[in-house]
Amino acid sequence: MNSDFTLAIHSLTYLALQTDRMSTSDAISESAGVHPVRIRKVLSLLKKQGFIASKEGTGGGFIFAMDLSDINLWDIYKITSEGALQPKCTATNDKCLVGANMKNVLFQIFLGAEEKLGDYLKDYTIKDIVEMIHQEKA
Amino acid sequence: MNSDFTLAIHSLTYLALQTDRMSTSDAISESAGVHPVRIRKVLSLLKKQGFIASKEGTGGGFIFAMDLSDINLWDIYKITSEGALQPKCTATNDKCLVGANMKNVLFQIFLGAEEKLGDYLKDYTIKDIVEMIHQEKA
DNA sequence: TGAACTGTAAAAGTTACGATTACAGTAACA
DNA sequence: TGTTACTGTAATCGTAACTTTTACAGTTCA
Repeated sequence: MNSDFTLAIHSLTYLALQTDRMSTSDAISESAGVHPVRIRKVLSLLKKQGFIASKEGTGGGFIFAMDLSDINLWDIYKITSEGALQPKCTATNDKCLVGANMKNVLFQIFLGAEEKLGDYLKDYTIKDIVEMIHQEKA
Repeated sequence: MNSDFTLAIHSLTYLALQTDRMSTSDAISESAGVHPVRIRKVLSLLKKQGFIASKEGTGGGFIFAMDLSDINLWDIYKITSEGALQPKCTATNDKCLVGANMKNVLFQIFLGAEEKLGDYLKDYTIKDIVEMIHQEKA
């Protein structure tokens, strides 16, 4: 699984606990244990979707732009990792019934798998994640 | 997604079309477009599960050892790729509520996701894949 | 005995991923 | 207005993961 997905969840959860002020990529990166540039890269995707807002310059940073329960993990997955389940098997061999058609068959199967994954991920909103984090602490 | 998974499906489907005789790793590797050693490596896992049998020496190779409809994609996934959905986020940051607990929360979520994936993959047997390959050709 | 296989380990090559560096642009504030 | 603190983004570099390749021991059959 693409780690951009979990990094986006992490960042959004972080922001969810600070909805009254902006958080810098430095602060988030420290929480997530990755480089700040990666945070900015991932968050720029979320910004394009309107999930968060950002502000440059002194006192700038990132902040939530929607209600916590209006963003679910499937939304995030689609932005950061859509198609990640698909295998890369590029090779086809036209001389062989299997080699020639396996690629398309697998594509269909993984498409269905991603759909099922979507149904599951839709049930988790950022608000849910925040609650789970709190329960985990207790 | 781990390509061992698709390689195993490919190999088993190949064998499914030749249940009356043995197939060599060379033949399968040509169909799948990978190196024969990889085929042998993946198939050795399937052999341990009793899905296939193998025979060394002249005229040897691999052959199906079960009914085609007794092996489904979830069985294969478990052997080749279990836990592949889990992200690698190793870092935890005890100074931060999110950083400290996100790992466990995500672990639970991905565990559930893999279970859902399992429910989906269980519906596809090798026999189904063979049929899909034939339909694809037509 | 030699040819055709599997079974494995180890080395070498390649690709994908993430960190790092660099720098342009923007905003606040002294 | 100039310095500091940020985002935004591209490019380079290092490293880990994945594949191929090589190598060779073991097995089977003719």
